[in-house]
Amino acid sequence: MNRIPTSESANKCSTCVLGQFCLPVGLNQEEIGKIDSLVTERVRLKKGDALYRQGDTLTAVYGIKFGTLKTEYTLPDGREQITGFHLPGEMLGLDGIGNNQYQSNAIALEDSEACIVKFNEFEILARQIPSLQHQFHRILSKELTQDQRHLLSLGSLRAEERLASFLLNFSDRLAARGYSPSEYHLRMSREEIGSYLGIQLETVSRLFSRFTESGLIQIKQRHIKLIDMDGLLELAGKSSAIHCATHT
Amino acid sequence: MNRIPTSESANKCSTCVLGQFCLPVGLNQEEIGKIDSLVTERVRLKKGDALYRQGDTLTAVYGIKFGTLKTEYTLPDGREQITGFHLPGEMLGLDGIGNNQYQSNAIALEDSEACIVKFNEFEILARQIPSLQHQFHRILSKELTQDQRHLLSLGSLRAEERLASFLLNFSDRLAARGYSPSEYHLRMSREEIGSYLGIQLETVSRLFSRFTESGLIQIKQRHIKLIDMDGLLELAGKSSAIHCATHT
DNA sequence: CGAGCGTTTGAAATCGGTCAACAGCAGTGG
DNA sequence: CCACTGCTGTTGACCGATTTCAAACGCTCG
Repeated sequence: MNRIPTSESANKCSTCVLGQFCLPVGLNQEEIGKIDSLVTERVRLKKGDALYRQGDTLTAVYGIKFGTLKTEYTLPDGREQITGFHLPGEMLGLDGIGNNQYQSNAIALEDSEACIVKFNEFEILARQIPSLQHQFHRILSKELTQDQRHLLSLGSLRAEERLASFLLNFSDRLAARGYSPSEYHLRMSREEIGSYLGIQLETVSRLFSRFTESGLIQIKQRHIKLIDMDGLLELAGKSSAIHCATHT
Repeated sequence: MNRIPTSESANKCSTCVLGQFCLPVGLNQEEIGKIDSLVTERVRLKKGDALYRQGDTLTAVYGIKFGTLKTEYTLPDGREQITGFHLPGEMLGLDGIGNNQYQSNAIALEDSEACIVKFNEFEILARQIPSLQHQFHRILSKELTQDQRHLLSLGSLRAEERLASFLLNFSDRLAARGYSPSEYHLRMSREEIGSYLGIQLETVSRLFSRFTESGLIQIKQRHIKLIDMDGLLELAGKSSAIHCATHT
């Protein structure tokens, strides 16, 4: 994990393609320009690196520039719960604002980069730019909604429903970023998927096999192809629309 | 559900005992005075009334003045997931900011009252009062942390661990509000507890019986007495400190 | 090429779910 | 004041989805 000035790679918010997901949503060019001076550094992470860890003092929140991260809680007895998988344009570290300490670990699942948003400077700027303030509120709120949908999944759905909606959720979020909605690479292990969904890795594996037999998907290693979207929707979504992209 | 002007009952933020949990945390007297003019009305709810419903357009967020509310998602097939039980001083409706529509139903579990915070006016004021802005960020962030702890519970704990940490969580939150940490009234049914914890009402009932036999609690109807806190902590918390009051 | 994960698959065990009967208490109305 | 009714909660018996334990397979990377 090392820091690099954003100028080095000449990537500023004002030119970033992720603007439509991230902090700049709803801002005009002039306002985005002001953010450029706020976000002057990025962090480069290698697979497995931590962006932050539970207990670290919060000084910044982050926007994912590229890559995939997971956030997780670890219990003293070794059990762990993954609370989210995070894609470019999403913000991380928000759970640390409450008492100035990150409440979870954020770990890179592949080589990734995150933009550093110094939080006290951000709050100052947000007071000057109403649309920035509002967008931040929206981001926090959507994060809440996302977690609550996840709660619904863990609390009310059966294993196959959870997995189906997980696959569709990724499909939507990747599609929104211009990737194929029907074919993508899972950056996480079966165990991590299981942790996220509150089931065992063996169950995940068995379900993938079952879905394949039913002609719903094709999967080879971590490369997955969604064959029968309607079938998956029926499994996951007949009962709900949990997967539906709440990530803008 | 009817609206009443706050002046009527002469209860303003500046004199409200819940200030230590709610929006005014960290504000000085003068600043709190400004909030008074923002929060000019309250809503009175009878048991069973909805403060808002999924899909309603958001115009305000709420602070609970007294009473207890639940927030829930309902699936088309009838299953429902309760995502939270909310006590005085907590804010509600935050999940609606993301796209201007409440994402859940908020239902009163007993006669309750909530202060109306008109959201667009609030944002204006928050730009003028840095400590108000920051406190709102903290509230949102803590809400996130709370949900993630809940995720951990549903994803990684066994039924008895979930119930034990549920009881301790309430204990802490009530204690913070000046009530007894060891004896309180459950405002929700076994079914609602089960929904919140992702288990069946029969399981909740059986566990209460088991806890009673083990001398951990005494329970009569919905009145519960926590006898052996350490024992409960061992069940719930040996593996974690999930229950620990994140609500300020 | 071999070591070591990550993954798949099978068989047995179990926690919690489902179905069902009943008990307790609250409210209603005769 | 006491049935009657209905809702909430308790308890039992059985069932089944998921976990657990175990073994084998197959990438991937040094």
